[in-house]
Amino acid sequence: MPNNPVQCQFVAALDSIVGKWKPLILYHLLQGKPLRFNELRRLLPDITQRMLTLHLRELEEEELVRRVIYPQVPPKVEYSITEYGMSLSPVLETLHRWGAAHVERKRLIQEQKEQADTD
Amino acid sequence: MPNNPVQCQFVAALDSIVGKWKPLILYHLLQGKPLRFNELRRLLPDITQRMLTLHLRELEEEELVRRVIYPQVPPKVEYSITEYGMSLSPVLETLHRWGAAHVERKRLIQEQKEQADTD
DNA sequence: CGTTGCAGTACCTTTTTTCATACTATACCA
DNA sequence: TGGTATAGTATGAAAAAAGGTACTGCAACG
Repeated sequence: MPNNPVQCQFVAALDSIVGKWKPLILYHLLQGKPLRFNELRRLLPDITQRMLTLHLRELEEEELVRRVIYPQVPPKVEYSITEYGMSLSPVLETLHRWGAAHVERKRLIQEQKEQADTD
Repeated sequence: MPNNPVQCQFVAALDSIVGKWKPLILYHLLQGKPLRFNELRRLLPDITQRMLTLHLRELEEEELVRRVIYPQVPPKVEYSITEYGMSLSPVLETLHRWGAAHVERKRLIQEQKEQADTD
């Protein structure tokens, strides 16, 4: 951890969120309903099992996500957001909203460029 | 860019913010004052010249940061936040705030652990 | 009796990101 | 005349993140 306090705070926040898939995992779990491993996998069609496992373990370690194993066969494991994890909700939401606007802006610029090309 | 719209929005947002140093660069520029290359370097003591250059170029490409060259010798180049860059302010702020709370929480947990150890 | 679903692990490769060091040209200062 | 400051670039190495494939054991389904 860096000792620069400002940097420190960004790093702490980003460490929890970043990883190619973490925001998405959290987003889905923040919908409230606990999800099984393969349910998450279906929601994130392009993730590999390995990556999903790794990210979930990291989120669990930070107590953002809870993992409950039902001792039955075939296995059942449920993941859900913790109370602490919910505190990330505003961050994710702000990020999500800005992302949407950013995408829209890029689309508009692209459109303008194409318009100029046909002239 | 992924075609999953939800993922798309996170990726778009995170791409702009992430990179070990980008949030910090944006944070400093969001203070309002234009900063010269070496001023930024002093504010981010551990960054290498190369990384600072690369990140600034990326931010410039996304029109989040403006780069103005004064044709004089020795060179003078000033970086400042663009109007569009300012739209990132709420994102950075939310992130920063959560980061601070996260750091504090970790500190508390660490303290409790140490307390338990001395018992 | 073969297939599918469950929740992973093991092992190895590739890609991406970051780091370290050396180098440029010019002007100002002592 | 040597050192410092300016804003970088070039090159190669290292570290971190992500991906790919194969494999497990058991049960239910057809």
